[in-house]
Amino acid sequence: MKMSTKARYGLYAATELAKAYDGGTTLSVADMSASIGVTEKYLEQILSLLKSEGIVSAQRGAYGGYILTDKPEKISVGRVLRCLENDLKIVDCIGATCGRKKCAPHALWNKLYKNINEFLDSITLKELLEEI
Amino acid sequence: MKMSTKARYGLYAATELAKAYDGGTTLSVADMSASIGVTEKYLEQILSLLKSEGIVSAQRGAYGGYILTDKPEKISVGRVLRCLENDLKIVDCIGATCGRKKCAPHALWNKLYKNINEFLDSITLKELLEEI
DNA sequence: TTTAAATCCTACTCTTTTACTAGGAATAAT
DNA sequence: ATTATTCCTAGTAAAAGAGTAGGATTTAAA
Repeated sequence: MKMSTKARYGLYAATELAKAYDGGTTLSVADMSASIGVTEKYLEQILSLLKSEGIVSAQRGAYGGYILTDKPEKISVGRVLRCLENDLKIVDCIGATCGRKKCAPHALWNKLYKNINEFLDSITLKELLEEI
Repeated sequence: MKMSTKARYGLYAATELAKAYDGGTTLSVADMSASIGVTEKYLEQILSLLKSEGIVSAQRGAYGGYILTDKPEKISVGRVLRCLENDLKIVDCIGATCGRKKCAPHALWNKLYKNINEFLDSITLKELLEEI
């Protein structure tokens, strides 16, 4: 039950992009990787996931980089993490029916899942920057 | 960010023991493994963790087995899961200081950790049986 | 038009963790 | 004694996580 490095690095990158958003400047992978403490190659892959979810957009070529597609106060932490952490499903049977009938824990997993998502959706990247 | 089978099997076993608690009867590993869908040998290991945490006690030898050390309404789901899931730490730096200064996500992990624990501590084995 | 700086794409590999399997020792009721 | 049980420890196979690696494509600027 650990958050992956992908999710952690990705959220950190998102906060860096949130800082840069007001200036309207893009940040390259090289710009971010050092301060996050992750290789450029790995961070590339992570940002491509954020891009495919529409959280960031990319400008290719020289002087290019990444930028948030929306204001930091419009992007929730939950949205970022779900995209990087397999939808935050803590057990496989979330949202489905497990084979077992009368599975008390099953209802628990669904409630826990909902609880986690609601918490993470209640915090935006802007709020994250302002320290929780 | 997945709950391990150990935690899931263990919680299921705990609910079985909760059902049996009123009768004061012990349940053996063999009694439980079939309905949970796990091998006896694996379940043995899981129950030994619950025992070392004082959640269950064991009676060795013939006609022995396991029994909760306290009433189902006194044992929280959180206590069971923390014992099986490395204290439910979602990132390593929970409760400690990560190297980074000014790590906005760090505060988030701590809050998320607290949120999850409070939720799981608010539910007892008895309530779990009564369906959530 | 060349060059340099960047994203994009895909495949591979190493490491760690998870999820068991296995064998037998110790204990206790009958 | 025998049988049913927990207890203890070591080993192993599979899956997931965490990167590595190489190059193709795109774009701004010199």
